[in-house]
Amino acid sequence: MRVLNPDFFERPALEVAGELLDKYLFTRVNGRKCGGRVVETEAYMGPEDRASHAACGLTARNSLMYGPAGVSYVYLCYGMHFCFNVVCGEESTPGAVLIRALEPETGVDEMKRRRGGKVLRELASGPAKLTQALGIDMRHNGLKLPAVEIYLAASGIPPRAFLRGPRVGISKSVSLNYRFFIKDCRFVSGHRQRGGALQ
DNA sequence: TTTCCGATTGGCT
DNA sequence: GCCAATCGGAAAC
Repeated sequence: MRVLNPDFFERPALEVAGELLDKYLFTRVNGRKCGGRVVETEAYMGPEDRASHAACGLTARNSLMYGPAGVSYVYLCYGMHFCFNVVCGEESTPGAVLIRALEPETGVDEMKRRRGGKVLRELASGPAKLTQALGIDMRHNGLKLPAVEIYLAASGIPPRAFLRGPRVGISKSVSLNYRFFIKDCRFVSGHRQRGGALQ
């Protein structure tokens, strides 16, 4: 295992999103280590990306997206769900990658407990499910990765084939293929893998 | 200060 | 397939 440092994220989010597939995401919350392989991500860019939080310029909420790469960006969605992103790209150039799903491997029992005893496949197959399973909330906003509570790492496993397609749950910039996911992986969000050209 | 609405999920029809 | 839950940021007034 090789821990990913900030320089890994000092590239456009669109590039990092594909690179993060098959990397490992770990958290240590309340002393309990959980994690697994990332199988689905989405890139969010600057003003040219209308679905991005940075679409309307700098605000108090999205300011982290304009900061240095490798910092966590966590926000509350629909008043009840948290989503976990990592800031990418050069400073003052807004960008981030949303981690949407992972394949649970470490701390499965704890993740099941946090998720109300769901089956393995339902533990982290969606951005809000993932944060719930890993114990991520607003306390983890603005962490410089790697941190004790959250870090990403690469392993020696050979990367799997992945697909690229439209993002999920947005109404703007729908035509952009900014979503990346492992081909034929049952741990990605949704019932089926929509869209996508093989990379 | 008020209103609108979202990078979602899960339960019900 | 449809819809409620729930709340903070951002824009409108």
